[in-house]
Amino acid sequence: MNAVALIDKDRRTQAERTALSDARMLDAAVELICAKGTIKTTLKEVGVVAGYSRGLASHRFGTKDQLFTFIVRSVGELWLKELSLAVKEEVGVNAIGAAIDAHQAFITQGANNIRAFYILWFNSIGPDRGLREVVANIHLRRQKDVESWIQKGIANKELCATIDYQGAAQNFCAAIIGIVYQWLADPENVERIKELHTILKAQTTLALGKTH
Amino acid sequence: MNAVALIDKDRRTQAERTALSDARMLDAAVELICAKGTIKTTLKEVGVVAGYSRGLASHRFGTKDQLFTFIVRSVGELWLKELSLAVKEEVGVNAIGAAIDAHQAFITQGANNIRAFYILWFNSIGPDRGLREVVANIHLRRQKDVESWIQKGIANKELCATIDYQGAAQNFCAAIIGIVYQWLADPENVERIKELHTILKAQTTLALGKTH
DNA sequence: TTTATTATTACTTGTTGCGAGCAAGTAATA
DNA sequence: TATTACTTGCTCGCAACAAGTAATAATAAA
Repeated sequence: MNAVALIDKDRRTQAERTALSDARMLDAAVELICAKGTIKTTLKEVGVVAGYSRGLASHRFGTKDQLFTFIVRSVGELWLKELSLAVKEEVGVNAIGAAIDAHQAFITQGANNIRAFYILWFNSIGPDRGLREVVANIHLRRQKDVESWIQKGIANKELCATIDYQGAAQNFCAAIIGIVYQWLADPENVERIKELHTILKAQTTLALGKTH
Repeated sequence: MNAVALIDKDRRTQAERTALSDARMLDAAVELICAKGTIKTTLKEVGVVAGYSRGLASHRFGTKDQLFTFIVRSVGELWLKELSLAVKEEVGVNAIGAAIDAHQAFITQGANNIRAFYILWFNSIGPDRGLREVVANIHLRRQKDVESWIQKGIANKELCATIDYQGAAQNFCAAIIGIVYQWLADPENVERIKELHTILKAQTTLALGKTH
């Protein structure tokens, strides 16, 4: 049973109660982060906006950092699902192309949770926070995915075996982050974001140099 | 007279006093940001570590945000000077190549102020903070610089006139940000950072497609 | 030119309000 | 009645500001 279906019930299991409050607080936190940023977002307000007491977010998540970690994990999992759905069984350049298309769709659809996700992503940079590790982990998983697409493309004879697949994957992931930065810095300019994705696709195709 | 020369004096002008305390607090803030991150860095500690009272940083800068703005401005100006020194009169692909080399040198030399600068840069993302505007402004100046290098390369007949110089500049700046992200996420891996710069140089050269 | 006097600027200390984080409570479900 | 979900009460630390003290500067009398 999903969170929406729980709203109308007047009696819920304990598991349902936490699932509902988690979902509501996640929503509230996402809205607050998009509206006021991570610094001005308070645990107190997250609880209250979600319809609970001032103390619940503190009690549930412990610290602000852990709340943010929860958000990044939740949205991160969502994204990875969408991604594998989009890429399916593709390999090599086609997989990367599909991933770029999915990423573009994902960020231009403009849902606040994606925005909050990337705001937290960038804010995690620096020595503070356990959030850093979670983000680093997602970033690494992305990179490994890209590496495996390239490797499978090589196995397929579609791509040249001499390719530095690790370097190419790192470069690709760096470029994605750069594009996301541009998007967050200037969210209105949707056309440019699309264009940057297109350029990246062309560059990656060129760099991987299909053998046929 | 520079800040270092002021340290031994037992009588300073008011201007010299503020210059010295500014410099000392900037140093302290940079160290603290690199050591503990922006969140755990307190105005109180910045003042004390700099050798003043707990209240001076608050009094001088007003808010944490304005202290951070001061740091980004200071280091940002430094970087722009280094950059114009490195690029000199170059145009087109050569200018971009020189800028990439300078950037690589700048970040791999590992000074804490650059690190703090980029930590603040990424932390500025999101709706909060006046810092956001300062960073956006520096980012834009970078982009305009790159655009003008390309345009001069076109005027020179070195580059093809049909190039989308704005798109190319945005793509380039996005890529730089992506590389910086990788650096901050994994600062130890200096070789990879160098490699990413090299790849970017090659890709940009390719994308701009010299006419001769 | 020196030195006393006042004005200005740099810095410090006192204080308030607010949020994080924790402990001890109440209310819901099992 | 036992367990789990949630709330309320509380403490501590920091940001932010106000009101203080200490340094330099400007003026003027000697």
